[in-house]
Amino acid sequence: MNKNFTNKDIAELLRSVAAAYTVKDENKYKFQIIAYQRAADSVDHASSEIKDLWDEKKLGEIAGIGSSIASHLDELFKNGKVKHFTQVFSGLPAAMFSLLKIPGVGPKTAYKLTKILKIKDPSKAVSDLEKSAKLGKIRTIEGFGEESEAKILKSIQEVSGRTERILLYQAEEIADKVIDYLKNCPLVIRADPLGSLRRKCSTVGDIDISVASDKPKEVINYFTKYPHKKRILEAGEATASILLITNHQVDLMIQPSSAYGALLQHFTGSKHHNIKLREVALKKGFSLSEYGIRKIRRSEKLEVGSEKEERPKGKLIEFSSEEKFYNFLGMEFIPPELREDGGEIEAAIKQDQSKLIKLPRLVNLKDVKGDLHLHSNFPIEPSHDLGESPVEEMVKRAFELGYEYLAFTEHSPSTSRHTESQIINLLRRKKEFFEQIISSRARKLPIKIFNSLEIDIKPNGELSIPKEGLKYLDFAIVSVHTSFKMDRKSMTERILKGLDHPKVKILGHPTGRKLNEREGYELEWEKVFEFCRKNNKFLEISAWPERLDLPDFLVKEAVKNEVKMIISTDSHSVEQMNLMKYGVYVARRGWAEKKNILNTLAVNEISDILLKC
DNA sequence: GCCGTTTTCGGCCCGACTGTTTTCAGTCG
Repeated sequence: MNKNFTNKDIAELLRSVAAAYTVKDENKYKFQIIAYQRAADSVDHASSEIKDLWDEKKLGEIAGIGSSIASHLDELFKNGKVKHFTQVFSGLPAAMFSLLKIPGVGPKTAYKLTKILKIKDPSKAVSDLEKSAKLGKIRTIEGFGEESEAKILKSIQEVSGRTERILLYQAEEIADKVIDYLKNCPLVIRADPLGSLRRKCSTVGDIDISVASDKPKEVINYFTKYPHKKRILEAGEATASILLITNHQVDLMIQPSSAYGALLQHFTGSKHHNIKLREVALKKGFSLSEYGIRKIRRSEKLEVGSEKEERPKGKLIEFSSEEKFYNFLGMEFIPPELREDGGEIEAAIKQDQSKLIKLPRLVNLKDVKGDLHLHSNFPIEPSHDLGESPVEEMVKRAFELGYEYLAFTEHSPSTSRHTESQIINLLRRKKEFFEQIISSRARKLPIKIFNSLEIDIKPNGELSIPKEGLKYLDFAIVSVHTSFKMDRKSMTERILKGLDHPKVKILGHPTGRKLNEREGYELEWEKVFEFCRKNNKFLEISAWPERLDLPDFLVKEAVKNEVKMIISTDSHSVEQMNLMKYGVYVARRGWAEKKNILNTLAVNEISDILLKC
């Protein structure tokens, strides 16, 4: 039996183990529970398939997976099941684990409900529970009441209508509206989008917003009256959550201005960044929270065996800004995009100037000097997606954006509707057209125009235009638009063959992923990186919000492997040229500096590189 | 069960909110 375990399956399994330990004896297994949850989180966020890492004997590289869990996973991949896990699950109803996806239902609640209501079938557990709730059976159970029954029912109904993680730009739109609303309240001094939104993750779950105010209760009250809310999920003294009509959750946290820096730090996350930061601080004798920093007096260590394990804490030190918060801990300010516990904390610690990893000076939007992936409406008769805007308009916009150069990279002419000589003719005409544009435009707007093309890489690795056609281009981008389902080795060969011609400089949207739509294809990245570095080929970071491809974790790998990238919009109209910032976010999340991004170079420097054959 | 510029042993982030068991357990981020 060789089931194909995905990362999602594995994370769920590890979480179930943690849940089982929680039910059996939360205190006894306290640290196993934490360890399994952490391992599950790690697997969820892993940049490659755990199964592949196991194949390559690299399981140890995943943080939070040590020798014990690694050997359990080894058993899982070999036998399809794990003896130790079966033991941990023994005596517990299998159906309880199905209930854990209901918000507000944790291990103990799930256990109690399945046990008392005699829910047996894991595949029907949620709907069985829903039926019981409707019949009023839950309220009769000890520890439950009418309200908790209603809450469970609501949660079940919402879980089915729940929207998946939303794309960053959509989250920004929603957050902007809520923030505008909050700023209309005179008691609100400041309001900021935080969480994954501030870290510029490609997709966002809940929308997190912070407010500085001296009247938190009144602001919470105002917040819960937001016109587009469906219902209030919770509302306390300093935090509140609402569900919008669109089923998106918005979380709010409030602190006075004097302590706002700690709140920004806390609520920006990520969870793993905060945990690591707090562990590091603890070793220096500090305890961190959203309120500020306390010095711990270690000498007054708690007595052995005391029931209430509380550390003696000193006076709270407040911080008005995040810079001061990090500086107090002897660290440089860490840009939000880096806060993923990916080495940024170690890099931010000052003192040691000789250390190997330092915080990068991240690339900025204003460093970008041109857009090298644009589709105009020049009638190239492409196989798909002709642009909507005329070249002149796009050049004008580029000037407004402060660019020095542009590349027009329309899709190659369709091969089904044209003979080879017709394709050559179209390319010749395109070249003449751009020469004309360049000669008439050159005097008015100081923008260099490259005449390029986005060429399909066919499944056999050949390009979708005849080789001869390449001579009509300044350079070319190549991309995969068909036959995504190839195995990793063949896809790698296909792409490396496609990149081989000297005129080809850039691999467009290198993984082919579409967020919330399809996974990208797998590649042997080490080979791709090596090929690019040796042959001066560049990987695109597509700023297109549904692609954001290369993904951030591969940008980080590319930086490590000294492969340069370009950030481009893949615009099919003038308006889309404003999307560049989303590509810059991805680059920043991948630790990219200006020097890693080719299109931060001035026009003369980049011309030398792109036009060299 | 994991992990290491205080450690291969002895630690392990920190707090909010809700409903119900009126003093706290369970869940969440």
